[in-house]
Amino acid sequence: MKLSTRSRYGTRLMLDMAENYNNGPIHLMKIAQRQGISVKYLEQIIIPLKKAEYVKSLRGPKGGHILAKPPEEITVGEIVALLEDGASLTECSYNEGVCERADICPTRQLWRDAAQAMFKTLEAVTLADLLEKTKANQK
Amino acid sequence: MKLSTRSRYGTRLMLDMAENYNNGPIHLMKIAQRQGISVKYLEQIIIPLKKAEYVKSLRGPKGGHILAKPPEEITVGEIVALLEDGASLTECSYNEGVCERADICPTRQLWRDAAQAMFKTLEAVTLADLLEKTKANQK
DNA sequence: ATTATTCTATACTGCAAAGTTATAGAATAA
DNA sequence: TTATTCTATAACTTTGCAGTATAGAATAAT
Repeated sequence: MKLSTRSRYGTRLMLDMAENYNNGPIHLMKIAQRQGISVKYLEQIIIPLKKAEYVKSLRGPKGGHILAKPPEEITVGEIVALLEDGASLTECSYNEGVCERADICPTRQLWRDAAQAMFKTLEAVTLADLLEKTKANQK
Repeated sequence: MKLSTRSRYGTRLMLDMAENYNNGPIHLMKIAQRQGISVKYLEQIIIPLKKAEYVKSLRGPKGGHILAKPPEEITVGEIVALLEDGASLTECSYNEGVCERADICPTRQLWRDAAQAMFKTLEAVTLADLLEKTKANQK
């Protein structure tokens, strides 16, 4: 039930891009160095973020990646749901076909409620909020 | 970030014992049959539940397992926290030694808040609550 | 006492997913 | 034309989940 490195690194990746939102496209190499994560791994993680149109990219020299929307409009909940493959704690949450007992299962609704409480918390925080917090922490 | 079968099966195991709380010790074989889970696996899962004194056991013929407290006094949150190895979403939540950035990390607190929201939901539900719900669902 | 039954302890195994790296190719600014 | 950066696909390694096996200890029933 722990978060994977995908969503944790992905959040840091997005946060790094948020920090550089006004500096044009940033290359992954730079982000990798700053965050201490391998470029190759970040290249994997950024794919779904591009597909979901949170990130735009440009190839070639002076290329790089940049947020497709301002940091105020992207929440951590969206990032985590994307990289963790859904905002649920069980397969049965939004697909009752995977379990015969789904319709009478007393815990199914509970797992759903718990996941919702968790994601409600994450969706209340934007990248801009995290940036502010970073500055506050560094003082 | 999905729940493991350990906590899901563990919850069903506890729920089965809750249902039989007034029938004396139940052997795992019976529970395994009812729940469609292998005895061997349940034997593994029940160990931490015994250590944490949620379950008492008796060996020999007519032996079996029984809840150590009434179903009203055991919450799903306790079971899940026990079987998922803590009520957190990251290793750093309650052990900052695992990450250099722990003290300035802007996401660390957020992962903690999210986990807390989730477990607050799970801790609000007891085995007795789930039993009631089961009856309601079967009507 | 002996036996059948049930739990207990420990160790092992298979497999899928997580995490990571490698290679080759396509786009583009200089 | 070249250097640079992203893109696509595949391969690899490690870890941990899920499940099984074996041997042993306790105890109720006979």
